Amino acid sequence: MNIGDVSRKSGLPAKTIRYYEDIGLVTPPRSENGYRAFREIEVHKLAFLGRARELGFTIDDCRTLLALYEDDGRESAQVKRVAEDHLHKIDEKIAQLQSMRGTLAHLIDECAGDHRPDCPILEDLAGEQT
Amino acid sequence: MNIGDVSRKSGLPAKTIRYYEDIGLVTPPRSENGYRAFREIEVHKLAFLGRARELGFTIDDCRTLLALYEDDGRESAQVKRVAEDHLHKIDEKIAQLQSMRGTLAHLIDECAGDHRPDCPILEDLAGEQT
DNA sequence: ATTGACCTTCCAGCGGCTGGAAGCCCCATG
DNA sequence: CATGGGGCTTCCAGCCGCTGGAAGGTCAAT
Repeated sequence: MNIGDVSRKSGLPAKTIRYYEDIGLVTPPRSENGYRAFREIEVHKLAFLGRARELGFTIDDCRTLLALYEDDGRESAQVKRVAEDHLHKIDEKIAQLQSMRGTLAHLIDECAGDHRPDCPILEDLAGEQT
Repeated sequence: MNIGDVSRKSGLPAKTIRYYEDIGLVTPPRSENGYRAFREIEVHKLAFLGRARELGFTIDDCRTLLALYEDDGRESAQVKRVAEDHLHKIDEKIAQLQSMRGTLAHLIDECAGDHRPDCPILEDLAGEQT
């Protein structure tokens, strides 16, 4: 299968697939003409990667998860640990965004949003106490 | 004031301050020895930038906000629009993270996390229907 | 004179792609 | 058989917002 087909099948841009090869996540063999010749296993791996990336795992996590997936001797605890660490990071990001959101929404609320120049948003940014 | 003092005062790393000069956000004059000689106005701008960045505004937004801050003829509606757009993007990010979080937490919950290899997390990533 | 803390510039790298250029390959059509 | 168009290849550069590090100048105190 050529990269275009794999791209359509996996939903990943061809560029991304080449990049994943570059960094050693998949290693499709080549046909005589130099084209990448994807087998089922690579297509499967790419789908795995796509899904893991959708869940926000880093490329490094993906590498670990793929390795665990292919390791018959794995313990589910290892996988769970990776996932829990990631969940924790997601929670931190959400908390940070919600804190921003809170401040921002409050400032927006206070701003008249009309033709006059007075603006609590700018005042806050400038460090003026209201 | 030298960059070190400004860094301590604003909380921004010296590297970041130099970078902000590079991209034209602040333009401190130079003393005879070539050192950046920050005046109150630049320190103030840097504090403004630090606060805006804390709220998650992009550098480009910061540029706009700074320009509005310095424009006496601004209308608060302009500022409000920038802030609302940003709020909207934050909300999108939060939603995306929460969706990830939901899936992930569910998978983690289902995973035994013991010495056995069976793992619903990997199964989900591999696209196996459970 | 020498230390050591500052300051300078410049270049490279982070993550995870993405765009674009230049050049093959392959198939269908005239 | 030439041509066109769609694929494929590689390589290099750029996105964002810094951050690290090297190599060197400056300044105040010892």
